[in-house]
Amino acid sequence: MKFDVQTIDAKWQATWNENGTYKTTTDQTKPKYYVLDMFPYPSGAGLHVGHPLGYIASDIVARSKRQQGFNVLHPMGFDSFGLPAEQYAIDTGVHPSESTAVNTERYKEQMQRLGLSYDWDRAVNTSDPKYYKWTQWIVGRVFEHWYDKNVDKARPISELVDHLAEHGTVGLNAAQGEQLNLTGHAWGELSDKEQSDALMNYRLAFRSVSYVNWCEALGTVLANDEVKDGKSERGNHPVVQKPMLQWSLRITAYADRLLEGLDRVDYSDGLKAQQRNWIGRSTGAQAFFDIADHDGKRLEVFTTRPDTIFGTTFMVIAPEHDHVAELTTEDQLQDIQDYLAYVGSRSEIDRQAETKVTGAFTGSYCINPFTEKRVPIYIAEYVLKDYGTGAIMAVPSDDERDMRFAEKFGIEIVNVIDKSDFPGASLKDKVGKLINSDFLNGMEVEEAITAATDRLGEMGRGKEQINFRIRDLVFSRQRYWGEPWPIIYNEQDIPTLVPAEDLPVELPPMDDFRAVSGVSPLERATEWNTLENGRRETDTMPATAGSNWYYLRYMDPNNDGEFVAKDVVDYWQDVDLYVGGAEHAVSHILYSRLIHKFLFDLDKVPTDEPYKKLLNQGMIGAPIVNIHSGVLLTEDHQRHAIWVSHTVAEGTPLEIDGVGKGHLVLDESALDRKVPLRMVEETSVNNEPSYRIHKDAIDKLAADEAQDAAYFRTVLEQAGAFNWELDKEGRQFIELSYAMGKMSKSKYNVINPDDLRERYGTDTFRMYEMFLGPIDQAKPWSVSGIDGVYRFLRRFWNLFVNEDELSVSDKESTKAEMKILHTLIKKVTEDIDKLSFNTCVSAFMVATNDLIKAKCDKRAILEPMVRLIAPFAPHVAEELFAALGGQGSVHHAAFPEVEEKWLVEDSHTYPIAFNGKTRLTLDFPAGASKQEIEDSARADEKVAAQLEGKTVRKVIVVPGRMVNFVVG
RNA sequence: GCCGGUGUGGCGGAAUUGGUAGACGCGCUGGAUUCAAAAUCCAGUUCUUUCGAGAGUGUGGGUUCGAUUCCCACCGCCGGUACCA
Repeated sequence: MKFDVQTIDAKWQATWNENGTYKTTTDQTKPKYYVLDMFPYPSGAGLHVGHPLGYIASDIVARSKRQQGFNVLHPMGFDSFGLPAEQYAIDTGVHPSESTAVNTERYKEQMQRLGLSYDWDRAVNTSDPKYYKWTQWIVGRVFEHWYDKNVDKARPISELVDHLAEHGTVGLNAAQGEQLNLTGHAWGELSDKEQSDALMNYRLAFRSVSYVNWCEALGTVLANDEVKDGKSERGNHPVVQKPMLQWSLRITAYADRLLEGLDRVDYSDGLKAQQRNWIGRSTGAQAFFDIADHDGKRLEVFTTRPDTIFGTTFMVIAPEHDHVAELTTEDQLQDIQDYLAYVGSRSEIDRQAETKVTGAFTGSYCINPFTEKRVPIYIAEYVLKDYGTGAIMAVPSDDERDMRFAEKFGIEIVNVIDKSDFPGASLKDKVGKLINSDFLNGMEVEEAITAATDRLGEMGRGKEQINFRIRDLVFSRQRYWGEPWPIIYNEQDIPTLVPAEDLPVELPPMDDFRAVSGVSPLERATEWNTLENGRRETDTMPATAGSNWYYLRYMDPNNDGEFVAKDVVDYWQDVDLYVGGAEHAVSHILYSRLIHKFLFDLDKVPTDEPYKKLLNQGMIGAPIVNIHSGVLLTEDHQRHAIWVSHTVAEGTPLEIDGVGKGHLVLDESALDRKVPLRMVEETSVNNEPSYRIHKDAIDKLAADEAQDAAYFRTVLEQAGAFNWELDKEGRQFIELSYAMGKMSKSKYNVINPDDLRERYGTDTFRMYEMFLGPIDQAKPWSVSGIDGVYRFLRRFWNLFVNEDELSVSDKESTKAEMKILHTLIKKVTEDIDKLSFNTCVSAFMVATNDLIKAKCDKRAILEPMVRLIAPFAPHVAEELFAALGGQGSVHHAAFPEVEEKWLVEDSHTYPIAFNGKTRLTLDFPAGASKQEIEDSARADEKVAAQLEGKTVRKVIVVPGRMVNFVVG
């Protein structure tokens, strides 16, 4: 038997496929373990080496759990709705379903080659009508429910209708858009359309006018996380706020539960913090300020500092606030109009970059409820329409922006907090004693907040209030490649849900996918959207719709009657380990937690959190490599463009064949060009990494048909000659400069796993990726080191195989050998549990080295090692397992268990320290007492030498650890 | 600014509840094998050194018999986020 990795890989991958080795059973008597990878969007670029990092890690966990007797659910699928496929369709005319199918096949093949133990029969595809039927069904359930805050769960709309008919809005405590006040009688008087509109105020999936991130260039609405710095993440086009009639999900109803649930899941602190920030809960007070001369009209504000009301000397409302027109007096009309024009002219990016305060006076006044003084009302863009009530009480003494605003507009500043006891405190720290505040004077801030809130309540001018930063989730896209909303509008424009038996509402076949000025392409599919009794909704859902709940579908992927059968979900419960990239940390995780909680309310799932434990793998960066160009100024003053190593300094004399003799000039005509990374060789020069392109790589370029090769050919045509240098072997090269960065097609540094896998075998590739370092940390990709892992695997192999023949003895193993084995079992078992895979690989290397030294060839040692390494190196392990005569697949063979008795030591090596500094080591018997250890240590001559002439003040002996002499 | 993470040889990284800092691998140096090379194997490899030893885990302090580990202050890097009232 030969260590021929390609043959071994192919043989076992085929066998596993035939035998259905990784089929998840429906046997519900075994304990379950669900380990899930975030499914990828199948892009045209294929997998790069960053993807498998998480896939391999989760695969190791899945395989070890399987061997430990768990029924393991380890599925994979594709998040196949999304913008890139649609954009590609617009660019090329290829239907998204076609390009998606091609990319999906490619991904699947690449994953299978990595020996990942997915049960492909369970694969899901979000753009498959059989799948999105259930996405539509779930969203339909959301539409048919409202949130009752009294019982803190979602309830059917029918129950709300009953309540409204009987009691109106009395006794109703619902998550809602605005506070409605209706009697039961009044409700009965409403027309069908009016009732429908009123229900929209309560539905968990509702249609309303909302300000959305509108991107004119893309012709679409973007999610917050698709917008970066006021520009679209894709394409970098300007994004503006635009009011549109849109479907939304009322995620705000679940804000508190989404926050609370974080305490019960095992996510990283960083991720929990991000989710908490995103939800942004803050406690404060609602306060009403009477508007002067407006006869009972009031302005509502939210403040976290009700204690500072005595310092409120003006009010600010958002330029988009509903009351702006009403509050603007004739005198101020011009000012306000000018300011509104100014605001309208500014893009989101301008507003964010703005540091100076701007605003305009409306001419109206509020009455400060505590001081009863008139305070002016301004509009200013620093007040956001969408946060709180879109209006603030400004306290210039205790808020930095308010202070700048007051200074600019000459508004009175009244100090209300004495911070002299807190010299280091900044304005926003909630510390100090109240002054100039009547009944609050002398109180500490904390106390004053409560007192002021209570007083507002007594006056009927406010109460304690909790506010959230999170906004309802806009769930409409005017795009083709997404799930159509299963909604039909009747003649009265009342939206009704498409009945479950008519789902899925399939996308109509189309060949033009452009969204024209914000109108969905589906508007043009008139045959599809026009029905006898109305018209179809033409908005589709965002990509997150399908990925919100896919982990549930894997449990029961082919069920045509339910999204998942109840007994099945009761068995699988939830995801035990979820692995994926940190870029999905906020939105995807938050939205799927929302849907899960909703389904929990409906008693469709048995748990209220979908993911027990979450692991975010770190990003793998790669060098972005540049070739430098320069000018060869020849002796006859001719200029020749050349490619030159970045290490060659200006003025260096050069001679290039066929060009001439001269020296190097680096001027503005010199341009750096990116070199596709796969044409580059990495070496090390003076302990520095060095990237070189060799002449043979360039010679081969002409025959290379890859896309990046074509790019590079064009680049090289722009300059003629190469100033080659010679390496030790006499090969010609040019030294390239580099910088580390994210892998991206446009930087030509995407590293495809296929080449490495083919060269070193799948198992080496898998173990090398794990060996790179802690899974959750970002790290640069480097191939240096993969040879070491390959060598290790072969050394491991050679423990079993001698001269291509299996050579294992049945002799009894020694105590030392058993200790090596069980030390390894213990380490690997614990470290898989801690998701510390790099240290597992090290442990295998250490054990292998030790066994080679011990010349161990004993079956009793080696056979368990095969079962232990199987999750990491599944192919090699399977080959060895079969050769050893194992029954069935190693991947169903028991995972070795540690026997502690082999780890007991007869003696222990103690570090002997003097004043905490270790100077030597000594061996003492394992059972030795403190006194025995101290005595024998003192008796040692080296110790005596260290102690000579010094007074021993204290001796610390920790049995099994160390000895420390404290000397004076 | 705020929140979170992180900082250890030439490099990736290891180090249990505070107890031998640098495991393992890469790279490098020397050697064996070879006609030679590749491959493989063996030895060495934190720095300084007067070869006795001394210093050392971003910086400065603290707690401790003892700190990479705990506490305080600061610095650098990475990620997230921001007129959030």
